[in-house]
Amino acid sequence: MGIEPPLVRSRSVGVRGSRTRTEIVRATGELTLERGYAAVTYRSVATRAGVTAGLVQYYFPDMDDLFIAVLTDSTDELVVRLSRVGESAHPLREVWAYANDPAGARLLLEFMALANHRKRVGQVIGAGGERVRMALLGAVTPALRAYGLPEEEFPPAAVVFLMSAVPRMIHFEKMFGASTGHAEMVERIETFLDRVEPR
Amino acid sequence: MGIEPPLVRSRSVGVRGSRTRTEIVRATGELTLERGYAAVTYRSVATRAGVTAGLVQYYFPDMDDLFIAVLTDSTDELVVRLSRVGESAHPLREVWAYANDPAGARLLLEFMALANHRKRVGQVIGAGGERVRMALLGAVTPALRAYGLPEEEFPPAAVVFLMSAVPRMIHFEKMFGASTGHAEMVERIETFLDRVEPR
DNA sequence: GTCTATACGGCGATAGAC
DNA sequence: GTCTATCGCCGTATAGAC
Repeated sequence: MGIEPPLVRSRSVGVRGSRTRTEIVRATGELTLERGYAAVTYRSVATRAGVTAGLVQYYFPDMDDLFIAVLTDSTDELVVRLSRVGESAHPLREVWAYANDPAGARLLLEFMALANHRKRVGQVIGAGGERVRMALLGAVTPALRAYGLPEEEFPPAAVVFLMSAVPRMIHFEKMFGASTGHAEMVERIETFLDRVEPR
Repeated sequence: MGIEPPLVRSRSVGVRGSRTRTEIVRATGELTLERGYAAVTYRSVATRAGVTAGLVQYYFPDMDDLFIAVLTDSTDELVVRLSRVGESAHPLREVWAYANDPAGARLLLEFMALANHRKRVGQVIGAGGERVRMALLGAVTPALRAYGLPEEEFPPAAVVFLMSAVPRMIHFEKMFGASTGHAEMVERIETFLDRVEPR
């Protein structure tokens, strides 16, 4: 499971490794996480990166490409990290820990909402999500087999989906103060983990 | 399980049942669903509702209150509908069908993203979500008991959470073309439904 | 190739006419 | 209760300086 390039690449002017460019992408990621995608504008990115708005526009003539650059960078990094989960002594717990990251949930929500009305960003999100899912699948499939769990009852893809989707939705709901069923749901999954993958 | 008023009410001028007001709220809901919350402005709402921007602002001096009105109206309606699910011959399937509504998923995503940086809207989302969850819980709890499913293994709150969260996340991912694990996950849940609540 | 300056249009808000 | 005019702000686009 190598790291394939995403289908849609960010189109931008300027050298790829340019210091200015790197700083702009970093500032955009921070802003998205802290204040939401709607707060990401040429002016706000420029202020945070310590450059002028025009310069940000020089590097990323289309705002979509700016978001795509952030997305591509962080997905590449994530896939590399998750590709090694299979080597762990507790792969299922690694997946569970990864999916429970609150910052990951916040960023996912922002990008999903953004993708909802920016077609090109949506494509990158989808492709990136699948790459992550595949990396997790590569780690979880042999683990489930080793634990003697039958594929019909515990399809690896369903296990990965569930262990990713549940914590994400829990974090979403927590953001607005909803919590009904969270404790019960987490308890059920952790009981399962304790059984098949004891610490 | 009565229908309680939400904690945060929409503050707005003008008669509650006013034709103009109703039209404005309706137009806002449509716009949010079709073009995203970012496209909802006094001017765009006014155009769709066939009134002037100033008039929209007269009814809803704060944009938050406009979103809150949409949210409150649709939640009230939803809770009334879902409160009757317990009377159905197939309550679990009713919950499953409700949570699989694609428009519901799209609207939820928009409002979650909106709530992420509008505190008052977030409170209303959370409270509304809990009201819906409670309505579903009231229908599912006796059903699970009737099917002879032990509370420890199938906590009603966890069942409701799972049957709501899974289809929602599936719809979110579908919007961007991701689908890994969806079929396997749905198949697992529908197998469960066929077993405990045969058609 | 990098970067700045400026113009434009749509936004929420306000004051006030009818 | 309804509507217009207007203001300052800000994201975006573009022309051109270095």
